[in-house]
Amino acid sequence: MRTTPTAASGRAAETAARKRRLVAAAVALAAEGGYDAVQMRDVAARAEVALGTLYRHYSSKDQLLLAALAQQAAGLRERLVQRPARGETPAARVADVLRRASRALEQQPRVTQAMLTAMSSADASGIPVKHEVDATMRAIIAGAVDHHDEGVADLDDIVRVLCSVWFAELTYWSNGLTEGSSMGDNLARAAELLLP
Amino acid sequence: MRTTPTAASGRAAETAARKRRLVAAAVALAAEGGYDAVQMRDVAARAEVALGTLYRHYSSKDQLLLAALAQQAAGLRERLVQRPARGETPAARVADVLRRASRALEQQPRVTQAMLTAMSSADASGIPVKHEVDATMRAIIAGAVDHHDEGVADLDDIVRVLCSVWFAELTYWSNGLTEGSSMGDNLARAAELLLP
DNA sequence: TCGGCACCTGCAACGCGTTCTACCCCGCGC
DNA sequence: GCGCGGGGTAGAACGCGTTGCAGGTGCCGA
Repeated sequence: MRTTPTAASGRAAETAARKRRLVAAAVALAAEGGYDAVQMRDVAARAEVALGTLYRHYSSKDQLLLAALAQQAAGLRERLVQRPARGETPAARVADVLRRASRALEQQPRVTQAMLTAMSSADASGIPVKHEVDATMRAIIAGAVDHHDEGVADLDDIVRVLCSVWFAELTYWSNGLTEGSSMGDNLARAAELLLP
Repeated sequence: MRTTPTAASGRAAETAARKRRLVAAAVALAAEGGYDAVQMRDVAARAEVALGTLYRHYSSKDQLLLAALAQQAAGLRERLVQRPARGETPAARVADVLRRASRALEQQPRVTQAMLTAMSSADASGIPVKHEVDATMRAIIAGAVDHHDEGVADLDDIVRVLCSVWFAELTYWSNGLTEGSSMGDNLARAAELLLP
């Protein structure tokens, strides 16, 4: 090899760095003012990139935020792999995981709101990333339910329902229909109902 | 009384008629091309009303579509009151109701998509209407579950979960994450899981 | 060594939601 | 009878997502 594979030189590395800066800029702006504060011109400026370049890598604002969401979801999943859910029963473990996730998301309400807006956007070009995010969320839940390979009955259906409830609860919360931190409790109760 | 209460004369009646025309125009445009096709200038033109008047009555596009959604939801509920769900068990009745509702919504995919987009918008001024829609959806489900006043345990929590699943399933479907008519089946399976 | 092409930049332009301005009209209270 | 205020109208203007265009610059194969 002429250069180390992860070297900072080379064209590809530079564009990869640009993409990273773009997502980081989007998250930073979202943290300040939510979806509306993520303005494409500002994102480009903060990442020190031309507007056209931003659109070359992310074909829309929603795609940009979906990339951030996918990254965030993957990070959450990784953290949960390293510190698995505690609890004897599947219901308790799911409740634990969802409570932790909700707490993390509640810390950054504006970022969460921006990403959820992108997730519920009708933009057809975002479908693949949305599927990816959906798969990650399901994997997180499934990992908590069936942590010890106990062979829970109807696993897929239960995970689907829990994922739906999680998504709906997040949407309600980030749109101001739900107050404070009832998300975690509601999710825990749903888990108890589904996993007796 | 000088005129019949529902007479078409009088200032108030005219503005009420204008509001009705506006919502009708929004639905008509939504039927043709979904959320994007509902353009405020076009809505105003089709309702034969000035743009400023549209904004006097509905402070944003999302508010307009939420008004349409609230109306639609109320209509659905009324129809379900007149033709109640069939079925011996709560699960069967809920499945019946949700299947019927899903079929109705699937007939008008573009209208549904437009309304759902409005429902998941972050527009804070829409919160009251969103709560109203949420209440209607819950009432529909609760009516099906506890139709014979059987006193189902955890009724509120179960209804909350079913409503979340319904919302999430609709969002997934109208954003193209879900194919065809799996909505009704998924909802029925959720009902079976929650109401054994 | 020299095109070529892939990627960037800066910037103008367009569409649509939303707001603002200026004006009109009509029913109600004085 | 008259002024006034709540709606209504027409239309310009603004902001932001998105697109298009006219160059620049550096690696890569001929």
